[in-house]
Amino acid sequence: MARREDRQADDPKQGELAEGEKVPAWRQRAVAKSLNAARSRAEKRIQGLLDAAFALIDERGTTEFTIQEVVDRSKQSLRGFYQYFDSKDELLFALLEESIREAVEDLAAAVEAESKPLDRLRAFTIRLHEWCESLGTQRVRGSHNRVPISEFSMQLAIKDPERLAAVIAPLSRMLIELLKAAVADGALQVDEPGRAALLIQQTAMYGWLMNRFVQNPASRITAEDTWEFCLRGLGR
Amino acid sequence: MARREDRQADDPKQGELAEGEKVPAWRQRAVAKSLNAARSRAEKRIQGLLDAAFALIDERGTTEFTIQEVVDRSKQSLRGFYQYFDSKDELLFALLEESIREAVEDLAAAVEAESKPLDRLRAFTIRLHEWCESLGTQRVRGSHNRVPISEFSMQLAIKDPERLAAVIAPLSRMLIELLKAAVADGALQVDEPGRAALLIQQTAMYGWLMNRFVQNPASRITAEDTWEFCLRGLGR
DNA sequence: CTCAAAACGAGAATATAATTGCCAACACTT
DNA sequence: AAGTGTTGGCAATTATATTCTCGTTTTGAG
Repeated sequence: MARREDRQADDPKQGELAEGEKVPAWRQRAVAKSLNAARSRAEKRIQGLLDAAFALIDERGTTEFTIQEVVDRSKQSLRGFYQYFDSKDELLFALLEESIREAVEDLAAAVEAESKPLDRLRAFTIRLHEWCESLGTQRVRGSHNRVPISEFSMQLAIKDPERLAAVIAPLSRMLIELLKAAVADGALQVDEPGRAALLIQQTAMYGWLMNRFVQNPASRITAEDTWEFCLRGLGR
Repeated sequence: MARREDRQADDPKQGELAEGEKVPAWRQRAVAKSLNAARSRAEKRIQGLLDAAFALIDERGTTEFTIQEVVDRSKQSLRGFYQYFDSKDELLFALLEESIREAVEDLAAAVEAESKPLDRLRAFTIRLHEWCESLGTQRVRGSHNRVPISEFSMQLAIKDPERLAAVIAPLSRMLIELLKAAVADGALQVDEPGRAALLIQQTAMYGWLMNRFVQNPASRITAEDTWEFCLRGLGR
């Protein structure tokens, strides 16, 4: 069982990543003094575990692998695994963080391609929908199969909403900024950007779940549908 | 593990319930000949199991009870439990069906209270949102805590979407009818009622999940927000 | 270069639940 | 009242996650 309290305390990496690439140089140097080598070694092993897990997820299309399989594939040991991760869920959580990071980059790129605030918001929404939707079918580039990860995030939404909120925060922030910009531009009128952002997120991110229910492809919700629905829904 | 193929074959009750209360009288009589007593006995036990499970869910606020606890509470045996349910998931599925049945009745009542097509649609949407939202907090009447059940349905959406779609079907059908009526009335214009229904369902049913993410109550999505968002979103 | 401490690998040991198997006692039908 | 199917009690099995033990190896200080 992973205790919530342990988390930030004993894992510097987590904090560092959550804040972005920038780590105060002084701290870096200080810690580096005796930990540099040890850390890079540990980092390599952790990466090995993550890669193995991603590989298993990719080929199986599910998160139902065993820890044993992960350590076998990465040529490590159970002992070692539990040295780095408190539990299997912590591993999945790490994979989720990685995926979100990728998503944010991707979304940022899509947004930068546009200049008008409303177009930027539109680009974000559509890309977000596609990102979640990209059902294992036509996986993009070298990126990983995100469906099992999305499913895990779903379970996390149920079991530990605060934590999920924390990982998707960067994404939510980006969305809120885009909204505010669109409002400032006069292209949109919303009173509570926070609430509007929730509605957009919900519509774009959970559409894929609903789409699973329908047999008739004509009734599926496309990224375009999503955007139009949101745009009109937010009121002119 | 519950095989999908087993389902309809060996469980007459399931089929009967899925079709509604009406069972051809002749068949009833024919089967009754030798099964009546046995069935009512079995039904009593099954009900006992369901009640025990509901009770456990109500007091714990989660579906994380063990089968052992269910049988202890209903004064039955593991052996007996597995005579009626192929697995724990089958039990949860039964509870979900019960809840949906309740929901449909409730929604139907709310809808009947209105006469204008658009008002009926509105009543449905808002009631649906409230039904899902009614987070364990202020549980309605004698009804059960639906949050853990909603969570289970979520997992089902991931693991077995067709099956979830099947239980929700009555609800979806009702919504589509209301939509068509509103369109016929000229109060609304949508090309694909199926898709529109999906969007409404999604917005109303998953809002509660999103609301869990937000700390600031002012940003929470209310039933009213949901309705307005949907109404405008569907265009006009 | 050498040693104590820390990290590691292999694999056994635990723990928790779900699911089954087994057998004697019971209940209801005929 | 015998026969057949149902039950209770409970041990056995299975599947995994998680922890523990014990030698081995690696690392970093001196």
